[in-house]
Amino acid sequence: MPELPEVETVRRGLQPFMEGARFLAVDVRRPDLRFPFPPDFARRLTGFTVERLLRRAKYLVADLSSGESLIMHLGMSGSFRVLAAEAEPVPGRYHHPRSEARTHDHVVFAMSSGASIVFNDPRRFGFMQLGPTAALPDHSCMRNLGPEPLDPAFDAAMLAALCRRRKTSLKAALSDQRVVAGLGNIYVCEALNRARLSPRRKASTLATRAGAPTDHAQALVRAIRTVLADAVRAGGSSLRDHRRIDGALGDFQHSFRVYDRTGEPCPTPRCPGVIRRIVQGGRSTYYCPVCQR
DNA sequence: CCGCGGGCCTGAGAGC
DNA sequence: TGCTCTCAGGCCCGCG
Repeated sequence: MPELPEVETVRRGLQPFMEGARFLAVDVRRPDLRFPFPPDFARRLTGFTVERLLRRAKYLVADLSSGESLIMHLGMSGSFRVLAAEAEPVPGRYHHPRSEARTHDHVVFAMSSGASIVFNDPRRFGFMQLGPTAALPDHSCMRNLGPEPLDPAFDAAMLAALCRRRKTSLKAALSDQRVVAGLGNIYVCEALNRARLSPRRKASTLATRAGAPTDHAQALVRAIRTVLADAVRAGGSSLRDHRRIDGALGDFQHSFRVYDRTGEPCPTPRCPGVIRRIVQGGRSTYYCPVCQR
């Protein structure tokens, strides 16, 4: 659901309505999301400008003119939509018109850009936090995150070093945000298929005894990069909840090679395999037992 | 320190 | 048709 490509799609959608705009009003309609809202949440946003809207892992981060940053997480089912963008914003006019309210609309930002930005989250696994921008890397949300997979610094040597001493499977290692930031169940399965590596393979086999990256690490880095970049280009994957800001669906679900394709032929050229589903760490894993080794 | 599994939460879909 | 059950998965936490 919202993994790196979906969050990046949301970021790009929100950016024109948030960057350079001030919070005119903040309405928390339901404060009991995954974590309680910070004290004085609305007061600490209202009147301040969003200087930049960034993404780190699966988090959206809005750097504010107050010196604080707003950290937003979509959880499993969170989405944003923009209402009533008008050329000439009038303070106080953007409070989430009743006629447009939907179930599970939990937070509304009225921005000076004229946009009302609505956060909707049926399952309430999402959350919002505030913290000093300067101390963001030390924030509990950010502290333990591994490298950004689309950052050029993320390479085979780095991945091998992070996996070297892990006794767990590749599936579990790649799902761990301390190893790579932003992958979830879908893109882990997809990257492993593209790299032709079994999800059950030991993560430590990405490094030699001495710690150097193996060819498998190289293949996996390439596969992760490719699948994420392709998915961002497609506007993410829409299974159930993910939507672009304008409500349009993402397209990448049509490019899944293994995810939720149990029993279908493996799409790898000339591979006679059939996609199989197994459970690892209580989660479904989809892979081809023939070409993924 | 590490890995595993349970819990949080709601809606969709299956099966009776 | 309507009920109940299972499953979906990001992330935290407690246990061994």
